Amino acid sequence: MSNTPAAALPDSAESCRFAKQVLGWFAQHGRTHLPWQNPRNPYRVWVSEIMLQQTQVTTVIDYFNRFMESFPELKSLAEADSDLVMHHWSGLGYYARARNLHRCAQLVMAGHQGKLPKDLESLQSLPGIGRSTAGAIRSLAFGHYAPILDGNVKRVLARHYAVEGWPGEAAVLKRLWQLSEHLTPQYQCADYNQAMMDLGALVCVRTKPLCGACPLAQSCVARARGEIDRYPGKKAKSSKPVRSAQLLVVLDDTDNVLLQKRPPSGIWGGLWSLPECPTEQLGEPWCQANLGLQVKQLCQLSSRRHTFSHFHLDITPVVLRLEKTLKAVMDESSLVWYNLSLPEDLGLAAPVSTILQQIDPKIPIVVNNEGEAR
DNA sequence: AAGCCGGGGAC
DNA sequence: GTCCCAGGCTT
Repeated sequence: MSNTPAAALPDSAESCRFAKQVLGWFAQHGRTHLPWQNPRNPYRVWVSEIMLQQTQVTTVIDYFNRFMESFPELKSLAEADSDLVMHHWSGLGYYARARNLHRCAQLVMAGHQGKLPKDLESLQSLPGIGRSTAGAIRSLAFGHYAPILDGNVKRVLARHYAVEGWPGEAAVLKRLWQLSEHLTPQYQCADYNQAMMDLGALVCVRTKPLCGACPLAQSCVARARGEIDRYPGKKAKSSKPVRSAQLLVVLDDTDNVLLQKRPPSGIWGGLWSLPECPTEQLGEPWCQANLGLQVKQLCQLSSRRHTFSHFHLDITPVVLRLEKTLKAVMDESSLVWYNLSLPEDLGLAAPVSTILQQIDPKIPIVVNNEGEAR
């Protein structure tokens, strides 16, 4: 049990230089004419922050302006009909944001005298406001110190300090918060936070960042290493290959299903499973050729994915009815008829148990034209 | 920790 | 098509 190595934080002189560079750049190139910046008040900052969650600035602007025309103050939003609020959100996506926004307005009217709270804890307890949005409201709307960590800040910090790993991973997120907390200045916090977001949105963009225009280029570790593309780290691809197979549920007329014993080693080694037919082949001829059974396909069940340590197996169960046994090919030692009404104690592969639970031989299976079960 | 929500833009 | 975006909530 070992903790992740304690990552060093920049010393105070370095942090100070960092903030100074960012603020200097902001004075020249920062965005100061966004709709929620003039006039700027807590209500407008809050609404903009919610709209900007997972949504780009250019998309938000028109929605924000229409929203403010209809709901110019927190009170008018709180008293609005929820259908009207949702109407103003239509097309923006993530509609829980709008429901939370409306509910939040009513909570603030009821519990905070109609004023958004300033402290992080109260802000975060409100619906739709998480740690980063709380920090943004506290800093941008009230001018107090609070770190933020949105997608822009994540990207800037991950590159500048070459933070390894995908930010969706808890340890990586923790490290990025730690850096943001440490680097955010006590004073001019609003400008600093806005500057970091502007940097991420305008300069330190996802692809082809404009390092020539970046105030932090001299100290950027990723750039020094020539590895900007590695940061922020991407979500680990499951990289597991996907295989597929049909598992055949061969029913006779007395509630029996044909099971086949797996080879002693390998996947499901030694367990009983269903006969496995390659997805490229049809179940009927496969049964005839490999099991010596003449069968008639009834239906397919919906496919499901079973994941092993090293690959995914997409399984399509196919249900068939036994019509005739042709004794020639059957290898009786590895086959057994398994009675669904009086099941024996056999070792079944887990997905096979699941499939068999979904088989009820007493209820005739309706088959549509596609051969899919209804 | 992982899945979900959602429409749009960049590539 | 894929990935990502001024994230937060639920399981």
